[in-house]
Amino acid sequence: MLTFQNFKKRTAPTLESVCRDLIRENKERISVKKEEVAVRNMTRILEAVFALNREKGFGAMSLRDLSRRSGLSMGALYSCFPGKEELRSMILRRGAAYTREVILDQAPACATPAERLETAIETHLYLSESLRPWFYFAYMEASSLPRRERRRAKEDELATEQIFLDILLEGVAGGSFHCADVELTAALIKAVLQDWYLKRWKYKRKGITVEGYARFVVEFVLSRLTGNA
Amino acid sequence: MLTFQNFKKRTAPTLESVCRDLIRENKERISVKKEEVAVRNMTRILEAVFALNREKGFGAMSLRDLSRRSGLSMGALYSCFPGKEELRSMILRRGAAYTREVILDQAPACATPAERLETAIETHLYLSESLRPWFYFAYMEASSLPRRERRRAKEDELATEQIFLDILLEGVAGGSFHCADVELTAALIKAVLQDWYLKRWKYKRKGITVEGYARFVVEFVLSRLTGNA
DNA sequence: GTCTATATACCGATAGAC
DNA sequence: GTCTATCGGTATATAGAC
Repeated sequence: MLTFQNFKKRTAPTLESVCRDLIRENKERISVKKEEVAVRNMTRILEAVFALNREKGFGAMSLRDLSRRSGLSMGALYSCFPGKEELRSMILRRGAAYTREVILDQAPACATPAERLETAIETHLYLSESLRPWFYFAYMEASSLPRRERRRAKEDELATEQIFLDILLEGVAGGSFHCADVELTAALIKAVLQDWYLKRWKYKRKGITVEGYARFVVEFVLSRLTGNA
Repeated sequence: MLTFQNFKKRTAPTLESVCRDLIRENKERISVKKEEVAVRNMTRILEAVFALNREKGFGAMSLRDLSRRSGLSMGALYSCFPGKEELRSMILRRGAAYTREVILDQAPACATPAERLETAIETHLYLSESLRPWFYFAYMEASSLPRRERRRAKEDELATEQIFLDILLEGVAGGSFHCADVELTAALIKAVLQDWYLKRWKYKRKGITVEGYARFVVEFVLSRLTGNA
């Protein structure tokens, strides 16, 4: 079992570190040239974006709201990103890429399908817990994209689901899993993992920790896959 | 097993019929006095709202967008609802009330817990399938509400979950279900049901019908509850 | 690199003709 | 009941001082 502490120690997914990747990825579209300045400002910007996204949604958020909340002037904002729509695209693109990197970096090939499934579930939950506002933003804003980008967002979602599907298929092929519909099972796992960061208020109210939730999901799914018939 | 056809025949959840309830519920806040006119216009308004909600989100939708899409002028819009925020509130309030009415109206008390659980899952899925854009809207907009209304939206969500929780508790008490954590199991069911209307593009692509999805969810959950250990 | 001031377009909401 | 015209205010984005 992977603990949340060990995950954080190994992967260290802080807002600032992902912001740094975002800055480097979009260097030519950002007029601020000193990386340290850009990272510091972008971190404050994203903190404000995510807070305002929770309160009123990105579409209803104005750049004046963002300026006030982040403490940066309108001019400073525009020196860090080229426009509101582009800011959203940058955030979504980097988030999807980072998720893919982390999830693919985790599963040791030598483990059994059951162990791999457990690790994949834990990793996904711990990552979304570490960057919960980012994940929440990505989920809520993915459908408000221009056609071309929305298409890619859907492919990103299917790619994550595919990771679970592959593990299920291996387990079924090797005889350790029994499952009539692996595709729907993979979709179910994905939906349950997303509920953790979409409805955190609910689990917080119930007093559930992320490790407790992980244990529940792993046990629920594995008992279905390895149980009778 | 409840079929989608039988559900629709018995409950008949059309956009127009729910709009009629919405009009009656908010009669004093709507200046159009002929009910037939108000229902016809409100139906067109909600069709446009839901379409624009999918494309850009309610917050980013302007009333001019809405006017263009619905074919009604700005003045006609304001004769059907008192303002943009109030329109959102009216939609969310009626949707939550209607869902509660339909779900509570369905479970025959004589059935076993397993049958009641099956019926509750099917009813929820069939209702969200019939009014999918409404459910999608309610999910996406519930978090962008003023404090007081958001609080009630959360209670509505918990009330639906409570229906599943009650069935699980009865089953456990009667010995027909085995379940270590009924609260998390109820939350899991809810999350999986929501995924159906939130990610329909995914299931459509896979060729899954609402009845196929219902069968999968019922089988998955029941096998866990009535299986070993 | 960060600020204030401003250009231009559009917002939600309303008044008054028909 | 529905329309067009228009109100005051605010939106995104930019220009130019420092």
